[in-house]
Amino acid sequence: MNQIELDSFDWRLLKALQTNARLSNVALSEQVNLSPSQCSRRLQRLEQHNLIEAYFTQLNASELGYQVTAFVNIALDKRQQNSDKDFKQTIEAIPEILECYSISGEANYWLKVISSDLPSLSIFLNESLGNLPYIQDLTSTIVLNRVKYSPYIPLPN
Amino acid sequence: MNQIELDSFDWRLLKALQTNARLSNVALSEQVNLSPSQCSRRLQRLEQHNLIEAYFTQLNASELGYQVTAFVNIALDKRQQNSDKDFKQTIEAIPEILECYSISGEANYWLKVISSDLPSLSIFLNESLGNLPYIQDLTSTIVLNRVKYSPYIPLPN
DNA sequence: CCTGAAACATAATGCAC
DNA sequence: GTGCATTATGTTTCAGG
Repeated sequence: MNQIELDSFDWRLLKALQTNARLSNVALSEQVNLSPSQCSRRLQRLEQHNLIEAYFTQLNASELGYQVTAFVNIALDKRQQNSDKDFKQTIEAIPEILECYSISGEANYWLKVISSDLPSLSIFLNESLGNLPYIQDLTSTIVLNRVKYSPYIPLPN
Repeated sequence: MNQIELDSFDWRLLKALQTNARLSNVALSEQVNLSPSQCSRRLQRLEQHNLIEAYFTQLNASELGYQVTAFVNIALDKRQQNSDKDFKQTIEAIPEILECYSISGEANYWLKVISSDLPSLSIFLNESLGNLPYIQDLTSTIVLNRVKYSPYIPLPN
């Protein structure tokens, strides 16, 4: 898409920012061995070239009352026209659905949802999702434990 | 766990930071209607109470050469001792595995992995993962399209 | 618990190289 | 394309309500 030449300084900047999005240019300059002003400029360049999609804060979900994570597989009824479009709009509007992907295989969509507890999850699955008219099949899996969460793209040196 | 009273200002701070982790205290103060100095203090308090787990930068994976995302379900061979521990160490060490959860149901673990392209994914699944001795079963699903990605915890007002 | 001002730190940019 | 110097912004402490 956008062709941009990245050098070792850029990789180091991206790496440092992946692990802490709030690093100042001074802090970055120490990690990448470049002057703060250059860090600032290069960062602007990386943002302009769309290599950085977002800076976001990961909150402690369980401290904030969301104790349960579940994965949901959904198959839509393809006979219904516009079901995909309606489905996507519905997905967007439900904040408990954090992620949604269309996938290969029998199910059409995979969702990551959070809920306060199991009873709430049950209600959510049955009412918010289960009642949608164009859903043919819905299966859910409860997350028992988070083993790894490091959404950091591997980068060269 | 940690009991901390959060008021409307705290919720607004967290909300603002979720969507942009790099907001300055001045910018935050405008969004939440509080002085910059108070934003700074409250933010420190929220961090100290562990409500904020990380500030991270989401990079454009496909621009950086990772065009393929896949989900992998893995069942471990329970007869092998210590297989869980070995497995977790292996998972941690492989950067292409971004997330891993232990889950209910037939499979033991669910993984999100990224790869440059389908041939690389195939090699990765067969060699890096498939060859582990304690794996009993491994199935993968290719992500066709990202419909929603907004890992923002729903918060009160 | 808050604001506002002062002292300090950092960011952005023009310029020389 | 980089570092340095300057000016503009931002951060944080502290006095005072």
